[in-house]
Amino acid sequence: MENQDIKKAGLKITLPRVKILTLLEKHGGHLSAEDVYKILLEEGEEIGLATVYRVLTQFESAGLVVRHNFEGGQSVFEIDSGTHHDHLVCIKCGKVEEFLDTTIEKRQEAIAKKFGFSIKDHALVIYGCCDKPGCNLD
Amino acid sequence: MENQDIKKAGLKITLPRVKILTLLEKHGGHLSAEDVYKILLEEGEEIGLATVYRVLTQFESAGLVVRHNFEGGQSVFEIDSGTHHDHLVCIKCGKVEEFLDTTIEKRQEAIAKKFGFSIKDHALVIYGCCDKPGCNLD
DNA sequence: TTGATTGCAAAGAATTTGCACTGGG
DNA sequence: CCCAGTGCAAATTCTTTGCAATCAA
Repeated sequence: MENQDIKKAGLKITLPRVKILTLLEKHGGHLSAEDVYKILLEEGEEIGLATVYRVLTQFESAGLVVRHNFEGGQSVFEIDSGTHHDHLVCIKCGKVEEFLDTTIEKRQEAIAKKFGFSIKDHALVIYGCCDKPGCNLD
Repeated sequence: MENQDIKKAGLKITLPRVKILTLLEKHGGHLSAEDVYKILLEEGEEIGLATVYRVLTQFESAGLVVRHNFEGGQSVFEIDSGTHHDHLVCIKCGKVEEFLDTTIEKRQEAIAKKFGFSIKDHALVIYGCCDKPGCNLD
């Protein structure tokens, strides 16, 4: 299970780390450090917010999770599935959808080449409203 | 000149506001609030950092400037030219290039439509290295 | 055992806000 | 003259860090 991922990252298998990684996998979505902290507290776990931040940062360095800086101040994290994708974020209810568009990816490479940039990373976020029932109730 | 833009925004034409808007137009680039503050201080102006933040936020609301949240914590501002564009950011020297790609724009609309999202805004930032002489010396 | 890890509280960085003073119209 | 605007310092928000106690290997 995920314990091996933690070990492979050169980190000791501790309760907080297992709890956080499990939560991210179970939840699947995009959670802020604060989200993770609150959920774990609600589940009755003993954990410190600083630990959550530290562990998430370690996981990010280890390539276990990816950090996104959407608008709104807080960073959000998700399990690194290994497959790159971009995001649609609903500005009303916070819903996040993922997508991957080959055409866009290729165009980005062409643009970087044109400007003489070697791409290290890129972030495409479309902000809008999902206009779905239940939206805005979050 | 730009004084009319300030007035049109329903704001009084004050020294700090004129100075900030002029600086952004003159500089052309992407400046953080701190940048604006420091440059004005160097130019001998008397201004408070809080005022810079307040004015930039007002200008943003008025549509005079656009705020970007590149990675690195600080927001950067640029004059709103009226024409949307995306950015290439050099992670070594901080250089910022602008581009607009019709193909990408169209694909984004198609994707939003597919997910039932009405687009409010979007941000595409390509992070890389410009690999140019002078890079990394900034 | 022993160095890695944690929790807490304090420190930081970026930005916002309260308030008395100032200045533009 | 009078309220919008300003500067300063204090407050907020998100995140990081120092340190003593604790825990995994």
